[in-house]
Amino acid sequence: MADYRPQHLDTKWQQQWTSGGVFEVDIDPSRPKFYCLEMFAYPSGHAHVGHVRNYIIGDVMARMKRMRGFNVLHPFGWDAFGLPAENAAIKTGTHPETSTLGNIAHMKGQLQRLGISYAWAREIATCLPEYYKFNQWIFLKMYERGLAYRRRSSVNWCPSCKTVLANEQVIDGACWRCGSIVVARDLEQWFFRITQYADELLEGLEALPGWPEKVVVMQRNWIGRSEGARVKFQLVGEPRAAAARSTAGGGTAHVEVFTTRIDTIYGANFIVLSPEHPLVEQFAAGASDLSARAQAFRSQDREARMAGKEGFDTGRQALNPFTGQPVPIWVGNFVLAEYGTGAVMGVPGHDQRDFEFAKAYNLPITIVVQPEDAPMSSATLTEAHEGAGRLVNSGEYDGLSWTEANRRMTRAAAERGIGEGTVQYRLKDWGISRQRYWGTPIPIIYCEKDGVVPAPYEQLPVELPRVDTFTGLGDSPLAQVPEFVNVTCPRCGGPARRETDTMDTFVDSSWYFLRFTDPTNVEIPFDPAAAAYWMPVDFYSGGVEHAILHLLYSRFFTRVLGDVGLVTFDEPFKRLLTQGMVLKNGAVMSKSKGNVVDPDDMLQKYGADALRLYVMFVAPPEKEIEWSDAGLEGSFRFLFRVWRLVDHWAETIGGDGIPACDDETCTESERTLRRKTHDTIRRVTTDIEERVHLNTAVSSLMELVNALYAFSETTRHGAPTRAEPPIGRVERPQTIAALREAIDALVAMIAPFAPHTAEELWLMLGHTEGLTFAPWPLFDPEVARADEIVVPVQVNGKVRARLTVAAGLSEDELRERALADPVVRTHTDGKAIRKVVVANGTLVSVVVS
RNA sequence: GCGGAAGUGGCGGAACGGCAGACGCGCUAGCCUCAGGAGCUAGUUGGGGAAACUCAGUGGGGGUUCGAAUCCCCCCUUCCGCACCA
Repeated sequence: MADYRPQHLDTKWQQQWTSGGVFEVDIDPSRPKFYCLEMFAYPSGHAHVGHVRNYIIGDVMARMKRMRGFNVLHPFGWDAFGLPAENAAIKTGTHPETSTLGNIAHMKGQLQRLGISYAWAREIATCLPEYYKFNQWIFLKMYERGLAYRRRSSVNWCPSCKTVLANEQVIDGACWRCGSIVVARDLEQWFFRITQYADELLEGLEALPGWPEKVVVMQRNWIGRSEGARVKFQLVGEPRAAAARSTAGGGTAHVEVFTTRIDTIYGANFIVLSPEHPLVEQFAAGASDLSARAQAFRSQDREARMAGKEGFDTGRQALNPFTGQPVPIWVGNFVLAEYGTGAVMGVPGHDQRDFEFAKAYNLPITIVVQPEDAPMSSATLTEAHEGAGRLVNSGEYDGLSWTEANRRMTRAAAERGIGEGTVQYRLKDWGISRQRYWGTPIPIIYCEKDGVVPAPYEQLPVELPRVDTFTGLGDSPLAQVPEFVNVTCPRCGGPARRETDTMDTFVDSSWYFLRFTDPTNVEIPFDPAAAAYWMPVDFYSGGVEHAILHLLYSRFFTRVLGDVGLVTFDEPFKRLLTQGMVLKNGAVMSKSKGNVVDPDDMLQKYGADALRLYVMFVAPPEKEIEWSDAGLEGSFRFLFRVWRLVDHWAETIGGDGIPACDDETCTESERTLRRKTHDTIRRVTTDIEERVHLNTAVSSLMELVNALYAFSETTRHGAPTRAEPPIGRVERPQTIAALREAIDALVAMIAPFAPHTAEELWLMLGHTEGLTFAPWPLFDPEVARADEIVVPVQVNGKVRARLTVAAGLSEDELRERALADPVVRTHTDGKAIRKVVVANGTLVSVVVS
């Protein structure tokens, strides 16, 4: 018997694939395309089994689709900018570029040793000028369209990473990367106006049936659209001077609130401002301790603000525009400055937060919406009534339903010029400035005379200067490189300074999937024709941790690039799979926990195919899995079992001149084998292509192997065992034909999972063309059709008998046979048969009493 | 608190509303072996029975249905996301 030496096969076939360039692709309009993509990797140094699982999932899809005749684009690249490399440089002195390129080389080797079928000619790394040049190009396009803008703003500052974080990068008030508590800081920042696309991004979610519902919901919540109204409350007794300023700017004579419940406005007994609200300082001009108290709130961190509602009365009042009554204006630490108008109307009867605030500070509570079944009184109220009802204490609106009142009052506010219906989003503009070195320089120049001047396109890329010492101290590292900072203004030729911040690395990953369609273009990010052919990505897989950040930004960029004229579609990812994590000892693998499973160790022991197969078989791709050495060994045993099977039969059934299958002359067991073969083809095909249930695809293949062993037992050649020599040679043409059909199909369908072993077995069977583009086995429903079926018979819902009958028996015959069955009769005798249901010819259900 | 997903043998997991537990791991027995931690064959949800068969069974409780792991309602548990968004 030929030895099964998987490590040897790995090397052999990987060399063949690489030297033949078989995974490289070109545009071919004559064939259907399939763009298969796994989220590219941050080059941390070592890929562990958790990362690798994702690449294997994609590889199974890609290899299967190739065999199905698709022109498959399956590229890979590196999300190569980022903090860890720079932090390592501060610690060890190794330049980020050196460590990053070294890590890429190592990880690329790991992926190649797994036999992942990437088109490596299209490899990209975002830290290379050829790539980030187009981050800058896109930035300039956005700047021209007003989609990139600069403003001073309070930003999330991570004191440990010494940089600004996007809202998306703040988790529970802490830095997403290092966990330090984030503090507020005022800085000039560049922003992308993603909010301009809020509605489009929200509506686009409806057109993503191929996305997990979970991710769609997360994005919908993140965008957080709410319909409501802005309403102005006139300030009472605002000094003339301040009121006058309102026309000149800087001061105002009213306070504007945002509410989704204008129907409750007759119950608005107070106003609460956020501590950051401009009116606070305006009021403080007359009463200076206000300023200090507001400042105390402002300096509270998120945690403290969440801990409890606190507030104070400013002593000022505003007129409720509907009741005409004055209400006090308070400042509350729980009111968010950045949402709505930064001021809310307090309706304690119908908003739980306002209720708690009113109880704490003894503010009056008015009920203005009464539920119809159980009327409440403000004296006995224990919590706010936030639900439905009819209006009371609301003047001319009394008696209206809350929804109707909402409509009418919004209209009335608009007519009176005191408010308007409006839509608010939770989504905020995307702050992209980072005070770090290892990222894309923002292509902006500040000229004393001309102000903000974009770098001219012909000067791109604005290259990242070489910096050799990393201290991690001070502001942007680029600010410390005079030859980078000092430039001449492209407009006037005078002295100017470059922007020294770099871009958030999420910019890099927001369009890399487009770059893969045309990775070497030096003029523009990519050729629109290439994108038109390859996009959208048909199958995209990666971790669910990117459900909001990366996937939302990418959808935003795709729309922007559509406006720029580079693409003609809105949604970049047609089907999204969020793969589960790989756990070891119940925990996510990490260096610090010391529970990392290194794929290279597994390759050495069992070869790439056993690892690939195991990871696919152990659970559905979306589920998290617990790593098991025993399971891996099981997969190895299975492959060895396949190897023995093929080796055992190769001489008999291999090569040319094998007769075609012919059901007319088949024995029963040959028919059974053929049926199993085609049933397996059907199941494996839909499991991979439609359901992406890769684990059940593997188990179907295992069943086919078991069937082949059972079939082998019935022949003179016997089952494949290591020890026993065959009893005799099989010469019967139909046996050979059925075996050939089954084993060819088996080897072909195993190929996406275990490509190295499959290629070798394919060769052993006498095929001269490789498996990469071998046609996927064709399902023949005629062959798969059963002659006999087993029909269970239920009596009162319990299975009492199983009838083996010819397929296609009529319902009447089935009914008759079922009722005649002796076991069924023991349960029906002496009882009245109420009903007999024959369910689509495959089950009989008898009801007796 | 809100939203989402899930709860099935010793374990990982299968089951268009139609035979619960496919497939694998583990375990048991037999065969083969100098030996085997290799391989082949068989068995493996629990209770009763020599067996045929039978009773119970998919987190708990109700319901719809001839028929529910699957659909509906209530509850419990776990995981994930969001969390003063007015």
